[in-house]
Amino acid sequence: MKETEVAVSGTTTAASTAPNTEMDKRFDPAAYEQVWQRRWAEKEYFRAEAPAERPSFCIMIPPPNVTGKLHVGHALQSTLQDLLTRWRRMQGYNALWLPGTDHAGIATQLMVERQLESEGTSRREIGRERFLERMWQWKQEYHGNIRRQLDLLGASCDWTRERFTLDAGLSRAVREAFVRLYREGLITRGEYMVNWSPKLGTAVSDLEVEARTVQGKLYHVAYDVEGGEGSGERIVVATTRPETMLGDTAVALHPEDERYAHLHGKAAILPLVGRRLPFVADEMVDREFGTGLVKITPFHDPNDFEMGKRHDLPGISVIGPDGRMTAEAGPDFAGLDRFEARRKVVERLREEGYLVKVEEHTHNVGHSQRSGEPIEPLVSTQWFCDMTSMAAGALAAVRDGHTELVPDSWDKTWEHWLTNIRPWCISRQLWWGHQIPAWYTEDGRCFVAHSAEEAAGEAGTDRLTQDPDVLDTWFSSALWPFSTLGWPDDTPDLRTFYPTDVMVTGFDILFFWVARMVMTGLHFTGEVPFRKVHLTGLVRDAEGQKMSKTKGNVLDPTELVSEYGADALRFTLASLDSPGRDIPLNPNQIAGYRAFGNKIWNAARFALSRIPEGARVRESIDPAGLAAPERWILSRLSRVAMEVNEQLEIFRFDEACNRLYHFFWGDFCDWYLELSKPALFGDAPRPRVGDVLLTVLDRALRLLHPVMPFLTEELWQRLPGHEAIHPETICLAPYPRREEAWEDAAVEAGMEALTQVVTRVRALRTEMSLSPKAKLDLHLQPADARIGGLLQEQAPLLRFLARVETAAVGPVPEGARRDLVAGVEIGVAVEKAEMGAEERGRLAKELEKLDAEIGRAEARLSNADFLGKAPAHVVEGGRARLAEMRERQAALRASLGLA
RNA sequence: AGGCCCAUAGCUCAGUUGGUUAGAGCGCUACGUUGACAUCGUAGAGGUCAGCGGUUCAAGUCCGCUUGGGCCUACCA
Repeated sequence: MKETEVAVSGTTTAASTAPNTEMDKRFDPAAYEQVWQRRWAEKEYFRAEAPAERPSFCIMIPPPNVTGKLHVGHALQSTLQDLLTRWRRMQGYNALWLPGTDHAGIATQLMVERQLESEGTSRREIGRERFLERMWQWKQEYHGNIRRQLDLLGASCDWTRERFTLDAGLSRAVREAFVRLYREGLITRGEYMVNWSPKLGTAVSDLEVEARTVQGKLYHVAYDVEGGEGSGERIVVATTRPETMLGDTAVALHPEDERYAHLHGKAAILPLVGRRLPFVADEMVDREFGTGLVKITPFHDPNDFEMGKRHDLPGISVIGPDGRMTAEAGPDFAGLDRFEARRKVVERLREEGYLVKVEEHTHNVGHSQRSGEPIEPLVSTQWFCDMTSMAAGALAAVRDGHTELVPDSWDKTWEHWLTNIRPWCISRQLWWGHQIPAWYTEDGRCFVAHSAEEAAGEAGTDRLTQDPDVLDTWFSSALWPFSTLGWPDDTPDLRTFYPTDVMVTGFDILFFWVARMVMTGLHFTGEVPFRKVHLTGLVRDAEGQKMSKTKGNVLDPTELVSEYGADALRFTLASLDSPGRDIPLNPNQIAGYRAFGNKIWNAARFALSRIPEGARVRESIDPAGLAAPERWILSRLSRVAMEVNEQLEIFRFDEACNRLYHFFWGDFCDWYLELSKPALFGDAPRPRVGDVLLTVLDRALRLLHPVMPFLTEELWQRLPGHEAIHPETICLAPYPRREEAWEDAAVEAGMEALTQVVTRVRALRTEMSLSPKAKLDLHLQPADARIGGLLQEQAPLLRFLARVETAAVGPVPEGARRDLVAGVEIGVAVEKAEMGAEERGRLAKELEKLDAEIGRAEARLSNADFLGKAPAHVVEGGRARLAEMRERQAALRASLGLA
């Protein structure tokens, strides 16, 4: 594997460490992302401890398949897992995000088989041993890719604890689990009907069968009734698979079907073959469907298999594991592919006059999820795991809340699936996987053991052959949360991190994987494997279409990272993760969040270039003695810190990102940085502006770090005084919390009024079609005296932000353009205040709407029921709003020159 | 066949226990090169919250039905 060397020397590194280096106006994620990832890895910041004094937090990665590269779905899930891990790590938890990969049985084997095919050979040809060597080569290569891709995304995994489902430790766990379940009688070997995939040459589990609706045909076939040769009585059965009739051994009818009452005890004669088929009565027959008579093929249909057992019917295998007709199908059909056989059987039936009619028929047919062909139900000897007792535990775990599904809309599906669970066919006729720990003696006795030696000991002979089959890949995945921590040994890791905290994965593997982990976790450890499951939606393209190679709309996370930067991609994915919804990923949106990154970059650049000498990041700041803008931004910061923590607790990544975005862009950049300018430039100095600015920036970066790890580290390192927060890295700096001492409702109200006044004045300028340079005098008359005081005090800031000549608190003079916002009456006096027709029209329209609304509000506020039943704050709010509207109405009428 | 979810601005989506004027991003329009940022700034237009009915003083939010879309689970030959 070619290793791309990253320049760790030169300007990029210097930029990352030296606070006073010139910052480029354009931010360039590529210049620092990989540098930081590498440094974090070298310093082992993400290595968790066991045992640990601190509380632990643990997430197990859903191990990506070693089949190829990561897709955007992985990027989404990795982002969320990393976000949670970084957040908890900063909160002081002993946080572990354990990485790893899955051998992915069939999927990977197919890739290598395809490779062999292109080399003109096959696995049979090179043999099991050499094939497995090739498999391991493949694994090495792709495993490296996955690590690289996770690094690109900024994943803070503890790579010292990396696991692979086929490594020694996990293989031991698999054998242990198998042996225990076998000894408990839950794993058995037997001959049953299984879902067989002829192309793959293996059995698959029910979950690997995908029902597809296909347009098929319903063939009505006449069978002669035995003894009716003279009378010529015939019955008609309906089938969608005429080729299976060659294996028929009975005809079923409903016990109470009067039409066929006379057939009880009789038999039919199978056309083309001549076999005698007894009639059996079974309630499962639907009298309404077809003719009410069903041909029974016990070895090629799951229902018929059951019925065969109930009525003790023999079965005949007419279709083999290769999907071709067997010798038992008779010389005319033996060797034919099952679909060819169907054509030929139909042809022969037609020729011989047994085909009554053919109807179009839409029905569901099970297809192999992996190979796409129709599944062939076959009787075969396989290993099965009885899940019913384990399912009961998993049901209880969700009902009792020991494991919580988020969103909980999946609870019902969980309930339904687990209450109807059937035995799990766990053996696969493959080579890539955990070989089944069962050994057979020459006389066919079976010994299940941890090793060949143990089996030999039990068998009393070492002339043993191990079962050639391997386990379903999901068997090892089912043990993942504890096998990765050293189970079956009682290791410090297991004691420290188990049960884990969260499982982040897609709902598509809820049953394949999540349910099975809960079942085995409870069974083997007595505890749920994770306390919460966050189920993500499916990442779709910008039009909401599923991504698929054939549609060509697949987005590659690696490309997205190189185009927009990992931080922008992460922010986008996190902010789109709303509960229970799929995720439409639009590159425009990623570009939007890259712009956010640029905004952060430039805000930091501005702060660093303008702060006074000696200003530093402070661990804490006493708001006493600070001016209103500083007290305001600290108060806002405290609230956003509180909200972000709250939202992350409940996995509302979208909401957390939203708060961060609006705080940084809106409160901090749009308002606070602007408000800080007069102070920073010496026009109107304020106490400790530099310290506040840096401290707010520091905390904002820390709040953002779990979502945008690279950019925040890069900038944070440049803040003077950041070492006081953490000597080395933002990754380990404390995650900001609410600071109640900073919260100040009065200042927030006052500053809210100030910003709204400024916005309103800007709007008035537009409304009055005034040039941005037109000279205005602003008069303010707030209803609340405290707000008045603040506005008075901040008049220079008002002048600066609203770009007015004068700003005064006091009565609004005659002739000024009036307005009202946030309880402040505004008067804008301008020399030429004549109103244009356009403006007049706009105001008239507004007045019209306002009149209607006032009418509605008045009606409501005079409604006795409303006054009696609505909570006080709603009524008061309504009154205040009405008063405001009336004032606005008066102002509008005055402006329009109405009485 | 059963179950679940969704329908809100041109697009993609928020809207937590019903409660004051339904929000964001992108896109669009106008203006703007003001001491960090044109990956920018300021302002603006744009919504009968799919439809119908019900509960309530009050419904995007709760209930029922209809329509349209998506998904999960299923052994009707």
